[in-house]
Amino acid sequence: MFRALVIEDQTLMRLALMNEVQASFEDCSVLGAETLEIAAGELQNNNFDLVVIDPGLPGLDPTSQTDRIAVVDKIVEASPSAIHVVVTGSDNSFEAEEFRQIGAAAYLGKTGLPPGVFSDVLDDISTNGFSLRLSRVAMTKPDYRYSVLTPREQEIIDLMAHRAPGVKRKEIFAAMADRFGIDAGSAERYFKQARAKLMRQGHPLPRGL
Amino acid sequence: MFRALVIEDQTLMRLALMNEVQASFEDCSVLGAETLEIAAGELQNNNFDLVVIDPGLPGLDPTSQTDRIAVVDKIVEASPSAIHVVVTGSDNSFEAEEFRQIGAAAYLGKTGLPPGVFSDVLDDISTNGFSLRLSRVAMTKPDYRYSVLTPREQEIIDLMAHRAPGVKRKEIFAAMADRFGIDAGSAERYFKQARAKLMRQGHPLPRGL
DNA sequence: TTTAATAGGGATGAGACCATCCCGATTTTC
DNA sequence: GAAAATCGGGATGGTCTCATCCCTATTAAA
Repeated sequence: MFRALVIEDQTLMRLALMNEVQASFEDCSVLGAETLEIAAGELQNNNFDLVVIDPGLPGLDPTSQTDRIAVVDKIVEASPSAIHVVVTGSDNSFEAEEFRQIGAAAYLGKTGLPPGVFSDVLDDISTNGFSLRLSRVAMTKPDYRYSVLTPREQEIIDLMAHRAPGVKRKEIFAAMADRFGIDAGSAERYFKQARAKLMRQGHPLPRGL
Repeated sequence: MFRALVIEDQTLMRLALMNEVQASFEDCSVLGAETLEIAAGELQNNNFDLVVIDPGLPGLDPTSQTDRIAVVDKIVEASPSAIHVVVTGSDNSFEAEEFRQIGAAAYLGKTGLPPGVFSDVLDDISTNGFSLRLSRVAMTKPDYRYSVLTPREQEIIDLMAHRAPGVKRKEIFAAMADRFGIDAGSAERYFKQARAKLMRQGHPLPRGL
């Protein structure tokens, strides 16, 4: 059974990262640590398969590159058999190389890091030995979330709202079907259901319906 | 129907904040913007009731206090009727006062900002006119997340794992019952079910079972 | 003008989760 | 020793989501 540890001080981000890890493994337990002290204690008592680290932790000088390296180095030494993934808000390719040299298997910038990347990152690691994803601004349209929609409905509304011009709806339904292993007709049915809900309740619809 | 906008460049954090807002309102639509440009476009075309802003956006100098103020000021002026909540990773009480003076209704530090705070923040705003929550390190034990558990099971395992010494399980069940409006016996049943699942599958249990 | 795509639904079974009720056995606490 | 707490479940009904099947108009593309 897969065991992971996420070290990140911002609670919402830590929980999000834990969810990302969970989504990548069938059966796993994920621990979350807010501080280095908590993480160190758990690293002593457990063997982890994966450790996710944000080196910008409280109590450290955020501008000190030495501190950032020292944090990751300490974690890597405390869990030599684990895969180490560094996640940071202030990423650059120079630091990525530094972390790679001390044993990190991935370096991810937080900006533009979307849900679902973790499995891709793990694929990168197993094929190339390292995964690098620097922050980049990728979004041109906003995200829309409606509390009245079920998760499935929300997902296909997301996909349809970000549809590139000229792409047919049928193609989106097919992509959805492929992604989630369902029928394209079902995806279409969800979309119709979702749009009807929003219209009934007077919600403003995203451009491109 | 309640309308909100979340401006935050880190995707996972933006989605988490959008979820927080959704959880605070029965029926709402929440838009997420990665950049100021997207946000500005939406502010022109919509009237929002709530705008959540992280002033540390890409393209700006993160060390420039002038930039941070200017960002929030611009958003506030573009949506004068909305409630404005500032969320930042690098928070301090001086900056909080600055934002308060230009019209922000809340100033929240990301570290230690737990799920479920938004309704408390909104309560603060409606009673005191302003809500201030600076970052603080609050955790002494790690979080545990198990993919085999249902949400309800996970929640009560969380509560039980963070139980203070000397507190009886019955009290936790009562707290859970109070928080979610269910029976204390049901909470106990969930706990038993959850623990049995973890034991069957050989998961390492948190201290305090 | 024929074909493909889109709009706008009804109905249904399977499965998951929620919440509750019940039971007996063991351990801890007063 | 008696009372309270804890352990370890079985069984059930209700609700929601998922995924699929079906149907008829209307609109756009070839």
